[in-house]
Order: sequence, then structure tokens, then C-alpha cells
Amino acid sequence: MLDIKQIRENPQVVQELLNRRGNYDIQPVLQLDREQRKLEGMRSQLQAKSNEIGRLVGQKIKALGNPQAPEIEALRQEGNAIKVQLSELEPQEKDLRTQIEALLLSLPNLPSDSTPVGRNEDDNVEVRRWGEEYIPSNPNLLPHWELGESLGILNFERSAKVAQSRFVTLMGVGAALERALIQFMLDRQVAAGYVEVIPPFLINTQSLTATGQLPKFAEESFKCDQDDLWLTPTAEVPLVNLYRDEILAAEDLPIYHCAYTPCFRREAGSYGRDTRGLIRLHQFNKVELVKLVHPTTSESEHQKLVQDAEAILQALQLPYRVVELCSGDLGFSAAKTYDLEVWLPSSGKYREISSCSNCQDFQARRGGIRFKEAGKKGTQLVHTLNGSGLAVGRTMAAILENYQQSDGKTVRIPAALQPYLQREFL
RNA sequence: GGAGAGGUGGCAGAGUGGUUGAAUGCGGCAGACUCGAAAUCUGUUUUAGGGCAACCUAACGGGGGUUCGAAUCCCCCCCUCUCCGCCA
Repeated sequence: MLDIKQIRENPQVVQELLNRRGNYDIQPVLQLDREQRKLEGMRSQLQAKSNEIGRLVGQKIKALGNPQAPEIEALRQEGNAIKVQLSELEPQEKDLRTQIEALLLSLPNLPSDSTPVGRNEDDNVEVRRWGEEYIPSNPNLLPHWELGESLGILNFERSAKVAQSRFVTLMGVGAALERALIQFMLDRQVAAGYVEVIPPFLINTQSLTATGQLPKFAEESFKCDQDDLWLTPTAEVPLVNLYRDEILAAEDLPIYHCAYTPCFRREAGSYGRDTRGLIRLHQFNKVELVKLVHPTTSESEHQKLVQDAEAILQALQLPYRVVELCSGDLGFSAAKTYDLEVWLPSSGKYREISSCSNCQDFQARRGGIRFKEAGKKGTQLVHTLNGSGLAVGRTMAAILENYQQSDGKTVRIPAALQPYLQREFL
């Protein structure tokens, strides 16, 4: 959520930054804000008067000893008159507040100053590449879904029977590989100082609103209608919301968390795309990194977070590149985002395998996540950051394709993973 | 699922209609005493909105209601705890 004060005080700056993202207009919210403040002034004056009368009545009853005295009745009358006026103003103001809140919740974060300006993914900026020497030279590699099915470790047909299309079942050593990847990723990040968490996988509406999935993207999430609970679309949501409505001590920061969770997404509006394989499923596994940090450190923490995600790809010797998203391609809550894209031979290009974002105070404001510095008055909002470290299914796809042997039947297991699987080949 | 108890400030814990934004204790902070510390004493210590400001307003799980006036009374919802049932 954007700061209404910031919008009020620097409307042109905010509008210009929103224009870098797309079509957004702050005038409606500004207008409502003016009306609301006017009403608030009137209302609080009336309430002050009403409080005064209440006090007087109490005093008079004590002094006169007669609750029915005419003097007191007169005050009651006056109090009732004010109540009538208030009963008119209060709903109006409340309605305005609700509208303002709704508008604010639907505005995306402002891109950071350093975010490249652009319209869509074509304007994203490649930052660096790593491991080009690991790109397979053999042009006749099987796509991972064909290889996986022939190896008997991926099964899409039976998954559709159990659930639907866009689900996978991992069998045998495929399941073991997925588990090994999760363990490997977590071990690495725990060693780097992240505290491992296993959060709830069902998430309430308030939590999804805080991190920005709601209200705009309800159609992307699976909902359990009877319970105000949604299947988590990413561990970012539960991890950040662990601290919702808290005032932390400055010494508590930074907080580093990593978590493995399954992730559930409806993938509405992507019907034609990536219909085969592990790239786009309704359910996938992911290890997520989340940081809550002091605002002055969030930029450097963001860089470090990206490196922590990159470390996994490097350890697995998978070729990748780092791309900075342009303003038009930024996610709703992000001020600045780096995507990691792994080389996928079946696509003949780099494909997203991690997205690392600095949300600055956007989620913290929605979720009321603040901290207090000893000796300083007031509270400040933390900055939240998140990144995949990594999407496990896509990592499996990248391994199956990039580590495929020329016989078209076997896959070498990355050296870093071999201790976890106790074998060299699939 | 059934029965009961309860949700108050950083924590503990008073408060059942009228200077209670909230006693008291602990913790925190500042000061005094001390060479320094402990102990002791004194003061201080919630958050948010509005206003140039003085200041005003709101909040005792959430939402409604009664009343001149609600932490206190009434209704609905949520959560926690205990016992029973069920279950991994």
C-alpha cells in the first residue's frame, strides 16, 4: 500500500512513478482524501462537545443528587441532538475511509528510482550471465517431460486422473530427486544464516491482502470457500505475515527466513502456455527466502538475497542469467526485482527460475509490520524482501535437460547433489 | 463435534456505567546516590488519525446496539485455554 500522506504531499511525483508501470490515476483517492479529512474535522469537534456534556452530566448528578433535575435533562437533550448529527456524519466518513482503503489497496508499489523504465518484459535488462560453458552443445536433447516420462520418474497422465491437467506425480528416483533438491537448497540457506520455517500452507484473506495477492489477484489463488482460507501461492505470504501487526525492536532486525512449501496457483489466463512439463503447474514446490530489514539496508540486503539464490544455481552448475525487471513488468508489490533465468534447452532460451524482489515498505504498511528504535519516538515500517531459492520443479527440469547424456536415456546428477542421492546417474 | 472458562498497555494482573488511556507489580528509559555497580529513591514509559499550532479525536479481540456517558450492560462473529468425543 502506498502512503496516503506521500500521495497527498507529492501527488505529481507519485503519479509519474505510477505512469512508469501503466495506467493508474491517483486523482480519485486524492479527492476522497480531501473529503474525508474535512468530515473528520467536523466529526471530532462534535465528539469533543459530546464528551464535554457527558462529563458535565456526571458532575451535576453528583453535585445535585437528583438525576432527573431539569438542568440535567437539558444537557441530555443537547447530547441527543449531537448524537443525531454524529449519526449522520459517522457513516459518511466511514464510507469514505472504506473507499479510500479500497483504492489504496488496488494501487501497486512505486518502482524504485533505479528500476529501468519500460513497458513489458522486452524492456527488461540483462545484468549478467553465469556458466555459459555449461550450456549443452548437443542440439538433439529431449525435453524434460519426454525424458522424465521415459525414465518413469514423471507422470502427467495419471496426475490428470487424480487431479487435473497441470499437475505432476513424481515417482521413484524422481521423487527422491525433488526431495534432495529441497534439502540441498534449505541446507545451503540455513548455513547462510536463514532461519528455517515450516509455515501453514492455508492462508487467510488478511494475510494475502498484506502481501498484495489480494484484492487484485483473487482469480490466481485456490480458495477454500467454507473457511476464509486460501492455498498458499508462495511461502512469501506466510513468512511475511508471521510478523503482521507487530512492533519489532530494531535489534530484532534483520530477520532472515527460508521455507520449503508447496505453492498453488490457478494460472488463470495462461491456458495456451507451457502446457507440457514442469514449467507451469497448479502445484509446485519452492524454497523461498524472505527478509525483514531496516529500511536503510534494504538495497544491499536485496543484492545479497539475489546472490543467495544464485548460489544454488552455481552449486548445481546450471547456466543462468540475471535480469532486472523494467517498471512495466514489475510485480504488484515490488519496487525492484531481479529474475534469475536458467538455461532450458527445450525452450532454447533462459526461463525464470527465481524472482527476487524488494517490496520496501509496501507490504509492511499493508500488514502493519513496524519496528521501534530505542530512544526514538514513534515507529517505522520495516522493508520486506523475498526471493525464490529456487523453484524446485523448474530446477528439476533444468537438471533433466542440461545434465542429459548423449545416449538420451541417462542423466548425470550434479556433483553437489550426489551426496543427497547416493548415486551419480538417474 | 459437545460442555465450560477466558481475551485489558512490552509482560503479569486490577478494574461490572461517570476526570479509567486505564490501579498495582515486573520490565524498559532518564536522573539522584556511588570511584563504578548492585540495592534504594524520584521521574518517565501505548498506538494511530486530524490540525500551522495550542490542541482535538479514536482504540481495553472484531463488528453492531443501549445510554448524556461503555473496558464495564445487550447481540453477533473471531480467537485462546480446559474437559469429553473423534483422529494422524
